[in-house]
Amino acid sequence: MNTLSYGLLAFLAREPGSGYDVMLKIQPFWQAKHSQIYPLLAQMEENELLSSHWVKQCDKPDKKVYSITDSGIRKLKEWMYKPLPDPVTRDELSMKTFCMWMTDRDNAIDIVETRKSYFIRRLESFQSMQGKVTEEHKKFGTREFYDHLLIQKGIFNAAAGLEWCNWVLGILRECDYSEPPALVKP
Amino acid sequence: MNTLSYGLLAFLAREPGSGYDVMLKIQPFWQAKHSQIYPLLAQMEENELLSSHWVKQCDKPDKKVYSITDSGIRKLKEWMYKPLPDPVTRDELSMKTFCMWMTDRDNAIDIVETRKSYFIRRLESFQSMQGKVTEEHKKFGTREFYDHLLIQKGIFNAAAGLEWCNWVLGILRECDYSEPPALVKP
DNA sequence: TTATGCATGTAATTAGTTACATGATTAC
DNA sequence: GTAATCATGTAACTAATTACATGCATAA
Repeated sequence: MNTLSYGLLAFLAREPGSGYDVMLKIQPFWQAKHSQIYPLLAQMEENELLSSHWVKQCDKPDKKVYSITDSGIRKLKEWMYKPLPDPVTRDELSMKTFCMWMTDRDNAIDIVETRKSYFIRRLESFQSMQGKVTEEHKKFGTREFYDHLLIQKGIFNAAAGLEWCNWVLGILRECDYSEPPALVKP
Repeated sequence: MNTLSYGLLAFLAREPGSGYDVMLKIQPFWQAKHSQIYPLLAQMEENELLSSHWVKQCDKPDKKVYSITDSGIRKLKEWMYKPLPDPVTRDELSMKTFCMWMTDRDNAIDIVETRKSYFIRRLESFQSMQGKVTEEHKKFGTREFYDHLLIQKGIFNAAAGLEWCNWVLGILRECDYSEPPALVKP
């Protein structure tokens, strides 16, 4: 059981769904491809944390709907008491920022603009999710209240990222650009 | 050549250093263990992007100091024009936040406090890095200017994370706690 | 004396991505 | 007709973590 498995369980603890369903729901918060998700669901079914049945759909392919079992719920609750690991972020932009002295200004701007549009997309998507949380559920106590917290986490992060991009773009654009310093081999 | 390899090259393009040195420098921005770094450096040396020599030290073990080659610099410059992938963040806290409705309030607070202290540690560490950047280097044009941008990226992110933690803790502590809703199996 | 920091590596395992494979339906 | 969405899976590969392995110096 890795963190992704617990994540999938967490979404299925709210409501049953297919592999495809949970994939779409989890992706804004944890990047994972279907090829990783399907085997994990099958494995959790084998371990009786999940059960499944096929549901026929008209005009769409049939789907295999998973539901969490009592054993799955127990497992999730136990997990909630296990120590929280530090988050892992791998952002090529950090590495490229560190290298910007060796490229031209237009390219530097391009790079940051690319990231900026990513953050705008994210912000919009989180804000639209937030719009679907009713005022009733923004009060403490319900399950959906925690959706609100989680979405807000995404918003805080995307907003900070966007702010940084704008700050950097301001600097890159305002300043007279002097050619990057000639490389002196160390 | 994966992103970590380029990241290592990027640090060695600034100044030569041992595997251990670059590991320490890169870790605040890209989590990687020495067991991943050493083989990548060896591989890049084989591909002549790096060269190395052993340096004797008194009271410390000898170290293998890597320097970037012209070919390595060319490779880095080329990389700067390749498309920027989206960042990848895997944060167990997101999954646990989504599950908070099924645990007790004290545990929920514990979880968020754990993360809060992580962000405080990060903020302090980035701020101390920022303190080492001279005012001269906070102006556009030098290599060290981009250190300043990168550190600021860390600060923006840690600050946003910290803000979120405080916001959540405020809610968890202020509110009368009603037991999490009894689980109705879906 | 026991832990921590410095220093370098390899081996085994797990996690994650890309590619392969199939097939229906719908919108342009 | 051709791209996109829905839907599920496996195979091959790459990336990353954990564990194994060594050894010296210093500080508590």
